Amino acid sequence: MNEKPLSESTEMYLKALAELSAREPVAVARLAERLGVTPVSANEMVHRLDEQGLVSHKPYKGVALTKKGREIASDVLRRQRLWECFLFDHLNIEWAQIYEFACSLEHATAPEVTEALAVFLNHPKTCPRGNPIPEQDGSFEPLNGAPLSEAEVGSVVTALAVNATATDVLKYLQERNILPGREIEIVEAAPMRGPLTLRVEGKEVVLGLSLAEFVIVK
Amino acid sequence: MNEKPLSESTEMYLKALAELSAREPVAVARLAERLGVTPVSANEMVHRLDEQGLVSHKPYKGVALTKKGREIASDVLRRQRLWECFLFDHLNIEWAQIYEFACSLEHATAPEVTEALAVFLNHPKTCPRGNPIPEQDGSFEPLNGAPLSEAEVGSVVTALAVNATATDVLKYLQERNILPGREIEIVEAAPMRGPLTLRVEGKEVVLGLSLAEFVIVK
DNA sequence: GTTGATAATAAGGTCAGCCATAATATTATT
DNA sequence: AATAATATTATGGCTGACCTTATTATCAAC
Repeated sequence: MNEKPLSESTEMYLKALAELSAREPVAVARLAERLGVTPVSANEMVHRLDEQGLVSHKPYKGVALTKKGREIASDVLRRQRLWECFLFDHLNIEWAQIYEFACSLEHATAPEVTEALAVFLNHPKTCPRGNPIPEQDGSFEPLNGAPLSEAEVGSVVTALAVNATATDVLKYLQERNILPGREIEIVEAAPMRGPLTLRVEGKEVVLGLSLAEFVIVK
Repeated sequence: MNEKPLSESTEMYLKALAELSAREPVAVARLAERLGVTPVSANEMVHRLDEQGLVSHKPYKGVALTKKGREIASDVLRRQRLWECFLFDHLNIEWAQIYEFACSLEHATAPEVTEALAVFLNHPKTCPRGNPIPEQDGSFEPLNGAPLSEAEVGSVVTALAVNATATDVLKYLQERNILPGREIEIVEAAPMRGPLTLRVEGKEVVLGLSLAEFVIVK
C-alpha cells in the first residue's frame, strides 16, 4: 500500500464520501453540507482530491471515490469505528458523543495501533452506531436495509444503524430511543414530505424526514 | 478552566518545555532542536506563546512556562502518558514506539476521554517510560533522581525514567536494556566528556553522554 | 427554446506555522 | 576592549484549507 501522509482534511472528505454513498456519485453541495464548508471550498478540495486520483469528479454529475480513494476511506472508517467501539464499550462514553471523539482519534492513529486495537476489541463486526467495520483489506458487508424515511406506513421495522455524525443529531435520536436494534413502528407519514410519527419503546415520537434518512432500518 | 482550542503546535511547544525543564528557563535553540524546527521558527512561535501568556521569554535568557502554560502542559502530559499506558499495557505496542503513537493521540483527546481513560487504566501513577502522570489538577511528584550522565563512576544506580522522545533513541536504549527499573553499574567514564561504559543485566554497554542525559537514575 | 435554479470557476484574501537569508544584538572569551 | 559564537529580529515566501464575491455553465422544467 502507498503510505503517503494524508491530511486530516483529505481523510474527512474521503470518509464523508464513503458515508454518503457506497457507489453512486455524490453532489458536491451535499459533501460541503456534511463537512460544514462552503460549496466553493468543497469544489476546490474535490479538485485537489481528483488530481491525487482519490476521487473522480464529473462536473454537474457529482463526485465518487476511485478504487484508491475507496481503499483509503475503508481504512479511515475502520479506524473510526474501532475507536467508537473502544470509547463506548470500554470507556463508557455517552453514545451520542462517540462519533465526534472517535473522529478526532481516528486521524491520529497509526496502522500498528489500529490493528492492535482490533485485536484488543476482539475484531468487532459493527460499531455502536450499527455500521459495519471494514476488514484490514477494506472489505465489509454493506448494510442490508433502507432509510427509515422510505419505510411503509404501518410497518414495524428494526433499526440497523444510525448514519448521523453530528453530536446534536445523535443526541436527539438517542433521547427518542432511535438506536440500533430498536423496533420502530411507522404510525403515520405527514403529507408533502412532512414528518413521520413513530412508536418506539411504547412511546410516540415525531421525526422529521431529513433525520429519518439517517436511520437505516430493515 | 479556559477551554480555548489550542493548536497541536502550541501543545507540542508547551509539552517540550515541560519535558526539558521543570522550572529553569530553556534556551530557544534547545526547544527548536527537540521540536525539529529552525531556531528562527521556534523564536517566532515563542513570541506567539508569550503574547498568549503561556510562556515568558527573556531574550538571551531563555523561555519558561508561565503558570497558565504549566497548567496546560500538565494536562497535555497527562493525556500523553495515559495513552502511553494504554498502548503499552493493553495494546502491547512496542515500548520504543509508544511515545510517538501516544503523541499523536494526545492532541486528539477530549477531556471526557482523558478522564474515562484514567478510570479505565485505574489511575496509573507513572507511564511506561517511568515519568509521573500529572493528576487532573496538574499536580505530580517530580522524579527524585538525576541524569545518568552525572552518576559517579563505580556506583550502581536504578533507572527511574527515560526522558527521550525520539523513537530511534528509545529503540537504541531499549536494545541495550536501559529501561525504567533496571539496575545500571557505571563501569567507566571516558575523559573529555566521552561515553560511559555501563553494565546492565550482566552485559557491558557503551553509551554516549548525550544519550545518558535522557536517563534519570537514582 | 427560454428561463430559473443549481453547479462550477475565477479572482483575491486570510491564517497558522513553517522556511531561508540577512542584519543586529548580546554574551562570553581572550 | 575586541572578537567569536550565539540569539534575536526583520523581511519576504510558501503551503493547505478555508473564506467571500462575482461570473459563467449546465440542467431541468415549462
